[in-house]
Amino acid sequence: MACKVRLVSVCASLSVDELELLDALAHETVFPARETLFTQGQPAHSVYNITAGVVRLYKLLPDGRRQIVGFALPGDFLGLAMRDAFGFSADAIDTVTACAFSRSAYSALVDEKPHLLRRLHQFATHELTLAQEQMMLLGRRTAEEKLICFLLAMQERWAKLGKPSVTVPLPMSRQDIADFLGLTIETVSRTFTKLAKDKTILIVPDGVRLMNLDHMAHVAA
Amino acid sequence: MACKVRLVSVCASLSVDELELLDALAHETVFPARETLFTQGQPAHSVYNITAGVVRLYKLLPDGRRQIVGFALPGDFLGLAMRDAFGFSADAIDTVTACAFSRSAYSALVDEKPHLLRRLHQFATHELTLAQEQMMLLGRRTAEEKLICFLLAMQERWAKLGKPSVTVPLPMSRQDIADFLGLTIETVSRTFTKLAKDKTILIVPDGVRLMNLDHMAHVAA
DNA sequence: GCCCCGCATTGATCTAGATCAAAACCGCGC
DNA sequence: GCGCGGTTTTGATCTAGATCAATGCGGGGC
Repeated sequence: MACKVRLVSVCASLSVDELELLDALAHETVFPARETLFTQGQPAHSVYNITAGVVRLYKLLPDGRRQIVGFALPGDFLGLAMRDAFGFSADAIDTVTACAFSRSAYSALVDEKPHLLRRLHQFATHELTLAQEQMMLLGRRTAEEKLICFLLAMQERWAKLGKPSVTVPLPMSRQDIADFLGLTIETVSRTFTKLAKDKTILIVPDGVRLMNLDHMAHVAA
Repeated sequence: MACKVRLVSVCASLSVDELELLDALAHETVFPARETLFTQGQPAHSVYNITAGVVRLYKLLPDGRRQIVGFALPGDFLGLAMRDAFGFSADAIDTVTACAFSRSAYSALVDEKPHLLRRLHQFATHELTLAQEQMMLLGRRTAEEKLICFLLAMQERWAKLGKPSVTVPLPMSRQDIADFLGLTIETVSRTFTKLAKDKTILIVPDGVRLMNLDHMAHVAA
């Protein structure tokens, strides 16, 4: 299996023979842009490890209001909760490839390999920490702070994946960013233009270049 | 150990002899109202299992803005992340008793008992699911919806602890509720009065009686 | 009982961000 | 190149909830 994210992902805790077991369970799947990986409430037959592309994870209210609870990047694992149904929907923003595992086989393997469970638990608590950060952001920060924190967080995530750069790729739409930050698309757009006028950022195709990291880090506090 | 929450808490997965091991590690601590259990960033020497009382868990911004990331009730476990430092601060709202465990001893026990880790992981993913619900609430719901969701969630949590009732105890202040819901104290107060005028709720000392569950459930959707 | 003092409520006003409504942009197929 | 559909930006206006400012209230100490 030519898994590019092995070192940063759940699999990093496994030995060679354990990886072979995992290989037997995995089957790589490609999702074209805009395709749904799974829907909230749907029985979770599979769990996924993203290997390329970006996925949006979101919840919907009956009237259509949407909250994006996260963006999954390569190395991220979907299905941590190990419950019978997915707690959110997921769809591909660009072309996504993922390792899919049948949940029953996967959870049997987890039962036998405590250090795989340990790794999973580390992932879960890391996610929980991020979720609490996001609560602070959603509940108490201004629009400008929200956007700055988002850009810095995306930069850091790409950096951890071996793409450290002051130019941050943003494959998701403005609407996606709005739904992640609890804002409207218009406010996101205006805030981008304001930051660009400030020379804090430079807007480039499908992304942004961070021009004043000091100021941004200061605002993010 | 006279632990009243054993059946609902992490310990529920343990056998009698394992509980004895745990007993040896635990020491029960009482925190009077308003006292701090621990502070964000502080090295996490201990982990805690709440056995009585209510704890507020919060993050602060340098300028004093506060976001409450959760209220811990009896049975709740603080220190899931198992990282070196706490990610949030915690203080007692009323008189709180907790089982404290030294983190090193506790994590050694966890290493030896996979089903304890399993239980911990279940708790963590449950917390994560709640955190994602809270993101939806903070990012996309109106003040009235926020308050109704909060009251229903509190009712359900007390019910799971064996106190099912249409009268929901609210030991925390209005300011605490505001900082949990991403509102100001004035908005919380006004929303309470509006719901009371509606006859959706009845405000009682240190709590609220839910008078129209159907309507509330419908709003929470 | 009465006086505090900290919290909660109520009222008046303000504003960040939402909403409504055009333009401008940007591939992409023909 | 041109037209077209979707996205983004910009502009004008509105409003939910914030802020500012009293006033009310309830429980503990004396």
